Amino acid sequence: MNVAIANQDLDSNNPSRRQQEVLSVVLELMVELGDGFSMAVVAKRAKCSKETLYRWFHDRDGLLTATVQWQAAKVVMPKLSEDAATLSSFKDTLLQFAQSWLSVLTGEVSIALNRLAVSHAGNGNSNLGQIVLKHGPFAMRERLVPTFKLGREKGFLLIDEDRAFGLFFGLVVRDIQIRLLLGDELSFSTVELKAEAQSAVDRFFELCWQEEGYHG
Amino acid sequence: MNVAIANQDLDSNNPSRRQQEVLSVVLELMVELGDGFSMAVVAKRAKCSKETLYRWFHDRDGLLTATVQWQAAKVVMPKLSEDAATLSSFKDTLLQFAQSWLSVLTGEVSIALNRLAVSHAGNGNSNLGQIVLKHGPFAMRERLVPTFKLGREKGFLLIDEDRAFGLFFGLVVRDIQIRLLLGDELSFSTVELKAEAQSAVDRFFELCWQEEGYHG
DNA sequence: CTAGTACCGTACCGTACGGTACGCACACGC
DNA sequence: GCGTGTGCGTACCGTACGGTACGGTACTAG
Repeated sequence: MNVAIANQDLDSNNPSRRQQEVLSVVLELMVELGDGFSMAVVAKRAKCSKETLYRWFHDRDGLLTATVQWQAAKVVMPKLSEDAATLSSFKDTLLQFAQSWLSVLTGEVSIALNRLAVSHAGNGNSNLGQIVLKHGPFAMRERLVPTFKLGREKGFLLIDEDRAFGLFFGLVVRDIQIRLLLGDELSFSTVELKAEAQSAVDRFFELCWQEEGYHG
Repeated sequence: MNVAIANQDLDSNNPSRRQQEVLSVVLELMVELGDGFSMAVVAKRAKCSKETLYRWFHDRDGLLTATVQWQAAKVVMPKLSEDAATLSSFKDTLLQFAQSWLSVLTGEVSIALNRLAVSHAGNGNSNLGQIVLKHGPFAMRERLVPTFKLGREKGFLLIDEDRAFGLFFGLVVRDIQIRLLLGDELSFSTVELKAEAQSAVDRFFELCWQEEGYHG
């Protein structure tokens, strides 16, 4: 009604309300059927026409890409305290991180998205793999590295940031993600999840952190 | 020519010479194209007829399953020394393990297989996921647990075997596998790979191993 | 009012692919 | 020789699905 509804046919990163409804339907279908759904069932379940789908998203791959991007953008990374300069604040920050990470990873949406991305990375005819990579592990790294850097400057952290990230990732994720992706039934209560995170963080600190910075 | 060539149409786990040729072609195609190849191109490249494929493997899923099983069975796990009762022999055993594991994981065949298994685990219409799970992480666990058990009985290992496995897995694999599956370009020289394995093992021992068993 | 637009529903088209059928060649046992 | 069986090559069938076209409806602008 106002200035401009300006309905873009495909303004890649600004899906309209209606378009988001479609995307969430696609997400549902991904969770249910993996890659095995047709444009027709998307249209039917989203109560729109195939023609609209093609106008908005150009082709099937465009629809999948839009869905993955939209969802990936929704994942909120925990905010890390800027002043994390004491041992306990570092621990707290990393614990928050580990917890939220685990809870995302074990969610069915994440599993579905990663499966899709992995299989498309194999077919080569799509860059879903790159997108998930960017919004998953790489985004994680980008968020964590500053914390590690700070820790290193303060003399707490004993190894370089990159290695620290790899180590942290391994300690937190272990074989959980690959097992879930391969279809292992595996579920965590909130409590177990927190315990997992806690244990990972403890081990991380045990391995490469010293209580006192080496120059105060 | 002798007792019985006994050509089984589909003796699931005993592919004939010729059948293995077909399976290796399928493996090639998986590496090249992921899941995106047709029965026709398999037949063409293997120089056999589609009809033969269907007689031998019943349907496409049967062909894929046979291929995955055949390949999975070929993966040789490192033998662990039965008498690994000293610190250095434990270290050595685990190092062998870590190295061979990493080299398998980073191989293109393993990547292709895991991608396929992951995507089929999402579609639900196949148990490739279970097969890979069984021959991958689970087989690994089965091979390692006895070693850990021994270590615990001797008083070296401080945590239970299951946790030890998860920890070891995380330390060795980190984010390497998921990144490869998602299509990240990533390669290791033999030297780097050994260094990775060494560092993982060192950390593992640092975390949950004590030099002297607590009862000799 | 008319023109334009966005959308739904559905019919339609082309093609790729899973699976089958048929013809032919070669090998074996009798 | 002849039947039988195995396998190659290819033609064929049915269908599912990606993508397009078109008619109809509602809403907006002028």
